[in-house]
Amino acid sequence: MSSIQVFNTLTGKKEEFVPINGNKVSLYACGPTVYDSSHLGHARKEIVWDVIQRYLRFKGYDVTFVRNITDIDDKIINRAKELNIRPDQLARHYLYEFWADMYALNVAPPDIEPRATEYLQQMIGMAEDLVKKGKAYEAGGDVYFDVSASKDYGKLGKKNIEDLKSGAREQVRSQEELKELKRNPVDFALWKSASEGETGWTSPWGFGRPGWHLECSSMIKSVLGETIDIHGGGEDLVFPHHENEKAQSEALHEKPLAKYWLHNSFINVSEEKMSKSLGNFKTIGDLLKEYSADTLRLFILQHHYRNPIEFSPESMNAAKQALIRLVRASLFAEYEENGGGFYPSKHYRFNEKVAAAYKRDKTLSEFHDEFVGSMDNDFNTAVAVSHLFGLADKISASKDAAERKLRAKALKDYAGVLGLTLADTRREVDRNSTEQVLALLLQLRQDARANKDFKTSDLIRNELAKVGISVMDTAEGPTWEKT
RNA sequence: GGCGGCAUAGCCAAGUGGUAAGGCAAGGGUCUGCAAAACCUUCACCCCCAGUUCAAAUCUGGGUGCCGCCUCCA
Repeated sequence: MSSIQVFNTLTGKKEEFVPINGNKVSLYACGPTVYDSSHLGHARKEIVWDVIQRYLRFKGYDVTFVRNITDIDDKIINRAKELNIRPDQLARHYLYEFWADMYALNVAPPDIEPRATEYLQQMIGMAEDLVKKGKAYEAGGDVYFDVSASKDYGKLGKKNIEDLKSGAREQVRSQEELKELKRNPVDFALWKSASEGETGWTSPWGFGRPGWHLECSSMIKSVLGETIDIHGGGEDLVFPHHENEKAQSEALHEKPLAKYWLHNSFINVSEEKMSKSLGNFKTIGDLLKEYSADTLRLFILQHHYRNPIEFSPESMNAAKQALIRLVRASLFAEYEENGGGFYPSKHYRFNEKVAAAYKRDKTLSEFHDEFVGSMDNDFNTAVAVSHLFGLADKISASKDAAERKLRAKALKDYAGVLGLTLADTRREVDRNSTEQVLALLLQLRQDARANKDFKTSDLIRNELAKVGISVMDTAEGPTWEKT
């Protein structure tokens, strides 16, 4: 098996990917905070990690992919307060919506999906252990992590503690109030006190809530262990979220939290980051009304995951047109299985017979090497996709039906590794088009009746009846309904 | 202010030392009643300046422009 090179944020270099424990790979990607609808930027993150886990399985690794749900957080609490509902109701609503979006985008479900609210005891336990170990301290019902107890704090986010200290003092006004409690302005909360009536849990330090970073550390420990292979998320999480997770976990366990740290870049709109605070986002739901899931995925995968994407309707349409070429070529397969579908048992590893058949075809064998070569190179989906187009050309150019069919089947299978279904949606007709087509048929029938051509008019009505549409002549003219 | 990143054809976008992938758009051709599709084909020396090297889009220094992080954020 050829080796994969991954860009590790921690070292700032591409490194050979070697799992800690043989063939097993533990993968943790920070999931959504469910307080609002997801937008294209979130879709990118989920699609990127979906492709990474699919590809690792394709390569034969035994992957455990964990993605958490942050279902308790100040944003959720504040939003719920505005809407006058309970935070858990709000979180559940947006969690369901997130799942629906992911399903629509053909993003495979993670193997394990822990929620923060299920891990309160573990979080409290971890904070207690850190206090016991002298790495954290209690102050006024809060618990803070002592950054000075961390060996290499700032290494992941490439921050200098002294700069952060002065920055923290100047920039964050609320720090003024916390200054009394914190020993050091950079220290961050493991536990925050709350007053009765607010959302919270009882703890050794009184009623309160966990700090944001603690949930991932606790869930990783509980679900995957003290050190995992790959930890990932959006690049904005590098600092402070991942830095702090790393600091607290490593202070407690005295071993690395993750061997490789991978971060995906953002989507910009008009050269500005797409984000909720800027209000320039398109929700996944909105986009799916205009573009298919494959189009969105292809658009995202035509860019390298570490480079920012500039969103524009023009490039979305370019992706839409490009996808049609792949779909047309894949139709030669007459292959009913959904190439991109996900089943928990499916590991994207082609069965031996299929793989052998692909290997015997020289074109496919070369294609395989190119595809794998580009994906091995830090998941370069942009290049992998370019080879899909190359294969599509060879399929269309082939004169041999059996050869064409085999290659088209391969095209679908490899596209499936990227989560592209290549489903032919070109003939999915919406209600508006249906009505217009029926109006046209009824008009032709009226013309025939006006010419006393009852043979034609009856033919139209009888044939429509056969497909379940009954035509009725009323005083206001003809109309129709489904029978 | 500190840190990190980016600048490649009309547009989008790979490529980190050996002479520019791919997609969209556009032009030409084959095919076709017309059209579409399909296939063939044409289309860049890589922001600017200086340097290292036999060789640079790729390395170094400087400049210009843009973006992100440092505060919630995928």
